[in-house]
Amino acid sequence: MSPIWLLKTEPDAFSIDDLRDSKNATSGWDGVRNYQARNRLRDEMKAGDTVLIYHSSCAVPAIVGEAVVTSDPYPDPTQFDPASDGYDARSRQDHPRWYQADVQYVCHYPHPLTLKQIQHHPEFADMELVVRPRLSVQKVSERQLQLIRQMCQLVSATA
DNA sequence: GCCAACGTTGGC
DNA sequence: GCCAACGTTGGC
Repeated sequence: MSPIWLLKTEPDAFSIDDLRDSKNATSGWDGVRNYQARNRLRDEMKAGDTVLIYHSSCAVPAIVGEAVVTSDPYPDPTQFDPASDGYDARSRQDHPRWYQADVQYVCHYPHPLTLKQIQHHPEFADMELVVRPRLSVQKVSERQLQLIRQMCQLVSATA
C-alpha cells in the first residue's frame, strides 16, 4: 500500500492557498534539506500518493487540507541556484543531494485539524507529528487519514 | 522572542 | 568515530 504523506510548510513562506493558486494548482515541493526527510521523499514518494498539508510556525498549527503527488521524485533545482535560499554548493548536477516531487492541490478542509486537537486525541498519540515533530516529510496511517477526514468533516476527498 | 529538541559540522 | 559547538525548527 502506498504511503500517505504529511508535508509541513510555513504558511508565511508557502501556504496551501499558494499551492491552490499555483499554475495548474501544482508546485514542486522544494526546500527539503534534511536527510531523513530527503530519503523518504526520494526513495518512497510516488505519483498518486495522498498528501496532507500541515501549516507550521504560525498562529494555529494545523492540518489544513489535502494534495496529491503528481510526479515521481526528481532533483530539487533550487540546490543549484546560487540566488536561492535552497542553494547547496556541495550539490553536483551529476550527483544531486536534494530531491523534490510535484504536488497538486486537492482541497481545503472545512475545519482544519489543529495540532492541539491532534495532541489531545489518543488515536494520534503515536503519530509522527506528535512523536517526531521536526521531521518535515511524515507518514500517516490509513486509519489516521480516515479519522482526520472525519474530524475535518470531509468524509471522502476527491483525489 | 524564548528555549527545548535535535540535526549538522568539524576538530581531534 | 566521538562529541562539543553550533544552527535550525517550531510550539508557546
